[in-house]
Amino acid sequence: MLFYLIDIDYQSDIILFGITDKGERIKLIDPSYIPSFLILPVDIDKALKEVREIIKKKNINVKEIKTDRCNFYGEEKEFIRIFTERHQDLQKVRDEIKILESKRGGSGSVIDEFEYQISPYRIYLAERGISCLNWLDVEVDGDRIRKLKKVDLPKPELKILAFDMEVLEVQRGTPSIVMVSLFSKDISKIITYQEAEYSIDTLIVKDEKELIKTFMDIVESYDPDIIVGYNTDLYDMPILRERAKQLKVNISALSRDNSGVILSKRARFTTARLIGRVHIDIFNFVFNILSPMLQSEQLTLKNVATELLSDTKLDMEYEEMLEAWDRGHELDKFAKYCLKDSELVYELTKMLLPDIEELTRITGQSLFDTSRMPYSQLVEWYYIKKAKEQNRVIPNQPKFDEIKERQKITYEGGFVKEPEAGLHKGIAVVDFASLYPSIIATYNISIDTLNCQCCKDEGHKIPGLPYWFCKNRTGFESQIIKELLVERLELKRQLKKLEPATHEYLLLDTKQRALKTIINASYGYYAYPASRWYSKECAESITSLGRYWIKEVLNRAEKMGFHAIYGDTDSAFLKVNDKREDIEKFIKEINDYLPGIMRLDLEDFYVKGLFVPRESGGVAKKRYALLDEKGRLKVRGLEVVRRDLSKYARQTQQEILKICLIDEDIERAFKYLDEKIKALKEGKYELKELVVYEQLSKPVSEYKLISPHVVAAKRLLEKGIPVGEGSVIGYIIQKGIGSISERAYPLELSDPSKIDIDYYIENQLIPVSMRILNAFKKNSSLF
DNA sequence: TTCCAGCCGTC
DNA sequence: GACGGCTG
Repeated sequence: MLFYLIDIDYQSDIILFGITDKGERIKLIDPSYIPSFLILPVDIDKALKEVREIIKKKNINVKEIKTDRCNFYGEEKEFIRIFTERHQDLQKVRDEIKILESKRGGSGSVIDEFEYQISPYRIYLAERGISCLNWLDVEVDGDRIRKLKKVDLPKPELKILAFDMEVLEVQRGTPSIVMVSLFSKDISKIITYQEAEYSIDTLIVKDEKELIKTFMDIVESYDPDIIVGYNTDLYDMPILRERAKQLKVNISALSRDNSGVILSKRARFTTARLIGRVHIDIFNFVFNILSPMLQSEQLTLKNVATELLSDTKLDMEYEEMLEAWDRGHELDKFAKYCLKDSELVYELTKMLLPDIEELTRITGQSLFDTSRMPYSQLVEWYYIKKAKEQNRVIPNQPKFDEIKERQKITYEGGFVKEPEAGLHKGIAVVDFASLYPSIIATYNISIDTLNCQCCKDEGHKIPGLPYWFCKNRTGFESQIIKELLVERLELKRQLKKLEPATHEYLLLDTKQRALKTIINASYGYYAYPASRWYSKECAESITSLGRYWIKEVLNRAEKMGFHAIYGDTDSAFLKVNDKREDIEKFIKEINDYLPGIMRLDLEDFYVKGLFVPRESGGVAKKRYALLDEKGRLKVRGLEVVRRDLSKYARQTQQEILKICLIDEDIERAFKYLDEKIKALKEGKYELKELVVYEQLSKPVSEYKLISPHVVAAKRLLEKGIPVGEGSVIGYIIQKGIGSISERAYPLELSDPSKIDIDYYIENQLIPVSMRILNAFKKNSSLF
């Protein structure tokens, strides 16, 4: 039988949920999985004896004890593998065994234990080399799997259902679900319990209880594979569960195993699982993976949809909804608003799901988990999958104290050359293709090749550090990263031959993007304190080689007559005037000289580039503007691209940059600034143009320094509006007494008539504008 | 548990 | 000095 795996769970056996090639949604059990963990002994015979004794003495339920040869950081070692009936028993057995550890008693027979703390279905997937969204060829006996094999077939269409709930405090203190919208390929519907003239498909039911019931009926009959929402882990699902409990409604239909919504609360976040289906909270993927690429000040559905879909929410304030519901008017508008949210979530999912699916296949994990993974986890699970392929032991996660220790250790990073202030003309920007990953691959950087015994004097030496890397044996991480780089290069080569926007093109493009995601996080994962494959030595070796090579490029460029204006980590800004062919020649020469798979590329040519003075003297690094040949401005680091400045100030700076770079008319730039100041004084602005956004990086109470956004956050808390760690606070500065901070008000509670225009002029408009204009001081007659 | 260091500007 | 947000 052919079976497309969608979700997986463990309840004393591994349970697989999926679709058959006939389109049936079924569940299968794989009884072949037996939980186990590894013991690394000092002396195998002694350890075996002592382990057996302990197990016997403590009367622990162990299924089997055997020896197992595994690769441990590059070396074959004899381990003891202990099997238990149930996964829960692993931890118990391990707790007894750890008494034998030599580090505790001194004469113990055991060094350490491994793989006793990994979730069973995750380790099952890694061991079997399969993942969700794989087709499996399965031999079954009833619903029990006897044999299973991965096969390559085109993916089936999954049924995706997007939903959104509107929750109002109809009675004070008790939030009620007043409306639910559902959107899919075949459904576009509202469920609510107030009669009105609705212009969209609306199911009007008796009350909230009936609303939830009807919602469940639709889920049951449509039977979606994926249920998706925005911020549903933290908001919709917990509320739905709570209301269902209070109103005594059965919501078990949400899952495919009658368990309903399973909320897992961890230190800082909550997930809502619907076993057998896949609940995707698309906000997670946007937050974890996409956010570095997005411009939005806050990752609200409204902003993200605007940015990615060029479509947005309908306008309706909470008060307006409350009023609509209370008075029973404008309910059609309310319903449309609610439905639009589901539609946006659905469209967003259509756009992002292929990437999440690809990451699921690469990491070899479940769709539910992968859709919530941050970069570190993506790398980690990919490494775990590869470790299992090579019969390597998976390193343990560091304990809390170890993480704390690791956090204290710092090391040197990339090299940044101080630029020359002012306007430069005729710039070529060259940069390394994936600098750090290509160093990992080229220099065989890996934990198991660091300072190896076999090449003490002839290994890859690291400049300025007492480290070398093996030249005889390929390291684990290094091999993986090299394979990923090579595979991505091959995909890119194939893409060049394909017509963009074709099905084939999009498929390969998604794949290469997923590879890039993993590749780019590989260096950071080495230095990430909670990493299983942690190595500060590897991380600092990588950055050391990076510094060596970018300096080499800058020096060689100078020797060939290209003035090096600026450089940051993996890029060099070279003055070429119009000798373009020479740059091609330079890049070719460097590339002939570069070792392994390291490669320098031409990023682009720029007509002009501006570097500005630093407030504290010298020239600012990481803050510049470039003008390309199509007349487009590329701004980095300057206020234009920062959310902690008002849009009004940012737009003013952008315009001044344009005038200065394109027209080189400093006088007009000053005039423009005057106009903007005047306009502000005359009230020619919108409130939202004056909002400053800043994030709370910890709970409000823990701040030593009381800055504007903390004051604004406190004001929100006073009003009972929940904000905390991670919240992005949008605030404005009002007139009055006290410091700037003391006059910061959250947008929601601000009084537009009290805006402190002088603050915006003196602390925002003038500084950001003068920062640009000061770069022209020397050659301007105005000074 | 949620990826790194370098860097700048503000309060 | 604390803090946030940016670059690569």
